[in-house]
Amino acid sequence: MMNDQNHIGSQCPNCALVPFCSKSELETIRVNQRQLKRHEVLHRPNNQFSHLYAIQEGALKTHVTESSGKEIIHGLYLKNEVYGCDAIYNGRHSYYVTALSDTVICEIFYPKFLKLLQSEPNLLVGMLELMSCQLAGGVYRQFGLAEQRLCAFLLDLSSRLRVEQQAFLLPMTYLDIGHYLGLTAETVSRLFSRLKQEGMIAIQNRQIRFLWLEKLKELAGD
Amino acid sequence: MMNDQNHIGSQCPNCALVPFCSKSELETIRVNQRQLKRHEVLHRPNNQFSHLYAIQEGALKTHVTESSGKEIIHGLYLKNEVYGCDAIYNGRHSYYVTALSDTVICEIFYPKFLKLLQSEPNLLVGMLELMSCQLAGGVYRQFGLAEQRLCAFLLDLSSRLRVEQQAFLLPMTYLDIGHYLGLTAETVSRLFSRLKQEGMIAIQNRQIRFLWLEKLKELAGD
DNA sequence: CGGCGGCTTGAAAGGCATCAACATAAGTGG
DNA sequence: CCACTTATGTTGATGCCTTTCAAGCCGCCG
Repeated sequence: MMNDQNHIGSQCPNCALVPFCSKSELETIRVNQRQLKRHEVLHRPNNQFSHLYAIQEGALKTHVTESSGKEIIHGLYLKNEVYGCDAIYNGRHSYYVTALSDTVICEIFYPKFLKLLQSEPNLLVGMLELMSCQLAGGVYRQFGLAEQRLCAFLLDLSSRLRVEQQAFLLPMTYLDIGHYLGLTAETVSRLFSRLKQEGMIAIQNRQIRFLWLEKLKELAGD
Repeated sequence: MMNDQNHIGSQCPNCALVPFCSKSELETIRVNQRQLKRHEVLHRPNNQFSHLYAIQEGALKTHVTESSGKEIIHGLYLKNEVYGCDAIYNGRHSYYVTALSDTVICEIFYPKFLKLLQSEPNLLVGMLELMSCQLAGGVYRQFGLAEQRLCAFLLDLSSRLRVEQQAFLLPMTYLDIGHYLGLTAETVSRLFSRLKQEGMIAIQNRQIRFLWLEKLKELAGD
């Protein structure tokens, strides 16, 4: 339900859509703000697509489950990012969409958003850039050794979360990290232990800090 | 250079953009048709982004080279698909873009295309769907055993190439397939041998035929 | 306090990479 | 058109990395 006090730009100053929100009619179509609890499912495969979701707080994953029962995470959407673009093309969600932690999302009704795209060139450019960015990213996920993938993932995370002081809270469990990188939770744990032991990071209860950024980048393959 | 005889819709009837080409001004901004030889490089990292490319014939890959010297293929763009969307967001290409075989592309000057998007709602919808589709695909690439990834890749290929008679020509070498799936060429070769031996496919000189589609889908994990 | 999800660490097995040698196909220049 | 060269594909032996299975610990929350 609409919350009059929640003016866009004040609550979510870093949202990918905020440059357009405050200067356009986008604000008028933002009908709903929703809370999701950790592990709450926002969509299931074949659910009808109707909204884009700007993530104000928390994070979402898109995932499926293999026949073997193993979960595969296809996409990861962090605070200030927008989820939903992958469901535009066929009007349905292809994946489960689940909150990784307690999450606040801003629902954008797509049909109205699409109309707005046609009348606001700046918003259109922003939308295309947003999708383009999602297309371009994530090379690191499938290649190289496990350590390389994990280091690249950490650097990607810190960049996307606009981390300061080289420290931040991991937004997901080791199991989820594993499912995102194609590893097991055990391997992720072992890798973190190694990185810690070699003095490259400090980590405790998902609170992580980079101690040796150069080496980290080197391991990630630049 | 412009070829007057080459009316869109006659030469490339299945192009993702053809529904808009013939019915819009898109045709007017299609300034150039280009031939690329196998292995020819269309773009390098940091090249300025200026055009989208509709692939009329052949295929493109986007790739980078790790510090170890190993190539990583990030994207694969087949006949009738459109490459370039991943470079919109920062005005630069992030990857090498290379022709996998002799390729014919249709250059679309992006600034003009963007203007057209604003005036033609149908084209806009098409463009968003096109990018959405690219975002949603490719889950199979990073997970499961090598055999599973390869089977899923073959099914994806046959679907995207609109294959008939369950037979088609592989548009790339085993090495490229490996780089796309995170495997070595040797492993790809061994897997093909196994699939052949088990009567699931026939393959010779990259000419491939599905002999047991159900089993193939089963191995791919549905 | 107890229970459960998440993390840690060890031992063993297995899948894929690596290295090597060779076979076949494709491309080049005479 | 053939001889040569290079690129691509095949197959085997070995080793390493990651998975799997197992057991235990920790921290959070009811």
